[in-house]
Amino acid sequence: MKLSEFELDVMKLLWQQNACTASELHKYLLADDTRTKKVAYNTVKTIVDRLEQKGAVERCGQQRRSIVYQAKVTQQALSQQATPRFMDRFFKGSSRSLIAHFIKEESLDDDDIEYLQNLLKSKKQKKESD
Amino acid sequence: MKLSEFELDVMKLLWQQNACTASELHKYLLADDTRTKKVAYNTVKTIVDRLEQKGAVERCGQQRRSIVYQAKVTQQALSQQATPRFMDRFFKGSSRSLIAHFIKEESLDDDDIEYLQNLLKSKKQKKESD
DNA sequence: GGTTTAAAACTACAAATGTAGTGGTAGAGG
DNA sequence: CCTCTACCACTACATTTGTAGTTTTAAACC
Repeated sequence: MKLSEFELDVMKLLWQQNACTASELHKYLLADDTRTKKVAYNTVKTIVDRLEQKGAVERCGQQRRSIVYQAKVTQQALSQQATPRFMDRFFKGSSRSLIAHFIKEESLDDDDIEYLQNLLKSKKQKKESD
Repeated sequence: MKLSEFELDVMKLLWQQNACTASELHKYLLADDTRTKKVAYNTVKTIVDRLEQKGAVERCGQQRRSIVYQAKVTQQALSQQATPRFMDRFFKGSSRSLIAHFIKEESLDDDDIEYLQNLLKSKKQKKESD
């Protein structure tokens, strides 16, 4: 399943909120400061309709006159698909340089660093036990 | 600058090869096994033309009748732009869970793991010296 | 120098995407 | 019950993207 940018934005909201009506999604999008362009309700509804057609969301009830939608595909399922292409584009298929990039560029606090170090450690140990 | 999927594929080649003619790019794309669909020369040339219009590539010479192109924007510059949106989509803005995801999912050999551990260590030390 | 040829330049077009208007209708409120 | 409103269903349209054909031109070869 291939989703567009905007479609993914709406999916993100559905993953976070679990279930929403189109108007709720519209409100969330308007409330999002990082989003410069403000869209009309109809625009959001169109995206939701397309997501429904693609089978990415499904109806799960009514609230008065509004249809309640929920995600039908998981975030996992989609990120799995998106990841290799992304990596391929920017990091020539090298997991190492991808991870290195984020470690270098992103801000991590001590807690994050410790968590990730443990993760690496256990990955190494797991290999040894194979 | 916003580039499409296919445009990014061509950029990737230019970053790897440094400078190419359109025919060379075409050959590389045909040779790529991971690419199911085979495209015509004209298709590639159109993409290169669009990249030129967008200012992502520039002409840097001639080889007989062929124009030699090179990337005008760096991989860094583009991944910088692409990363936050990507992270936002799939990892709710959390660098930690993004990096964790890749550490868990991607295959890393001992050398990779050690390299990344050192990277984290030096990141921690850098913070302490601030 | 005329002919072939490969690449450039230009043009075309369907599908996907972002964006929103129109018209109908069910439920809320008087 | 009638009206109003919010929402749905449907339609519309410009832009971007993937894909490639047509026409022009310059170099290569005989």
